[in-house]
Amino acid sequence: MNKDQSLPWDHPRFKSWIAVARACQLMQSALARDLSPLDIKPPHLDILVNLFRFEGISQQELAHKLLVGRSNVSMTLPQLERRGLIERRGDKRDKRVLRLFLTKEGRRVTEEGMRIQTALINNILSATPIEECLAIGSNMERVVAALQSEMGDDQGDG
Amino acid sequence: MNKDQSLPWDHPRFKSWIAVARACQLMQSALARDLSPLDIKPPHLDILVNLFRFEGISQQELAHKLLVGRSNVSMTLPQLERRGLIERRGDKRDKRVLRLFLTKEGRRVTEEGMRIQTALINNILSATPIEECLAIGSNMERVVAALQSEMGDDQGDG
DNA sequence: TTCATTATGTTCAATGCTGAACAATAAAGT
DNA sequence: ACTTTATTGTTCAGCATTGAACATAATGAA
Repeated sequence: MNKDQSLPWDHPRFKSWIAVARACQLMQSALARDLSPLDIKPPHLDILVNLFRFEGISQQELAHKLLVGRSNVSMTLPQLERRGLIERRGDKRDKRVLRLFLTKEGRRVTEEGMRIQTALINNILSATPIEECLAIGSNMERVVAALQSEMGDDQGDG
Repeated sequence: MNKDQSLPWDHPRFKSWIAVARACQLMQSALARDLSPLDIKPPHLDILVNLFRFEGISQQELAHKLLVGRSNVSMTLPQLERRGLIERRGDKRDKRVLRLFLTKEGRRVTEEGMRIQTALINNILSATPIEECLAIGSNMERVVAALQSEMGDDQGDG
């Protein structure tokens, strides 16, 4: 007789979540592999995609969207800038903030990277029907919201 | 007119997967926070739980289960060993392998850590019905299998 | 104005993870 | 037996991420 009656890995939510975490881990590795021809890594693509969607975003806002610290963004961006993929322009109204833009080359790399990522996701999730994907997505969005409100949304930091 | 017709973030599988990734990221942070009273981090708990389930496992096998490199395990274990949570005993048959065991204290910390993690997961996923969790879990297990077979399962490494 | 508080971005030490090179041991081929 | 190949764990340099301390700029209060 177990004193706990049921061990965590027999618990449905626990077990499912472990699978989610492992899937993410592996997906990240696979993406890194598929992205290597572009000579960028998943975190770089994450940044580029957000600049693509939200042109002129600030570093702060970017860090918030990526769920990483400002220092992370602050140290990663110069790499992309040196490679000519992004530009940082100071905001005229507020001299503290730097607004971020993709260069032409950056846009090209971003589009190619998104193509690669989409292909990978489609491939790996091909056995999961669209409706199920949508259900998973909306559940995960709820999870994100729950975690953000639970952790003090104010700080965006990981 | 977009030349792509649909941008990735309007693509259902893409969008859903991004939510999955963000949820994992946040869950990891939340777990780290909840685990801090025990003075261990999520990767440590991951190790401890696997030793709990698979007593006498080798470092190689542990790395494979965790989807991390052998060097990672090799550098993390001594920390847990110094804290008296685990023991490493050389295998008599094969002098290369070290077999891993929880100490009494390690078992206590593991049980408490699992309680904390289960509570967090239950809390965050409380709005997601069990059947949906199970569906997500089985889909994610399929994803893990697909990625492992796609990447050459032989190396287990991240 | 002047002083305190807040917000943005940067720097740095510490930590974690990886991949490659390595030493020791085992297994397989000759 | 001897040699080669494979496996296990370790070490190390490189890179990513964090959190704290910091400098600069904006905001608000006195």
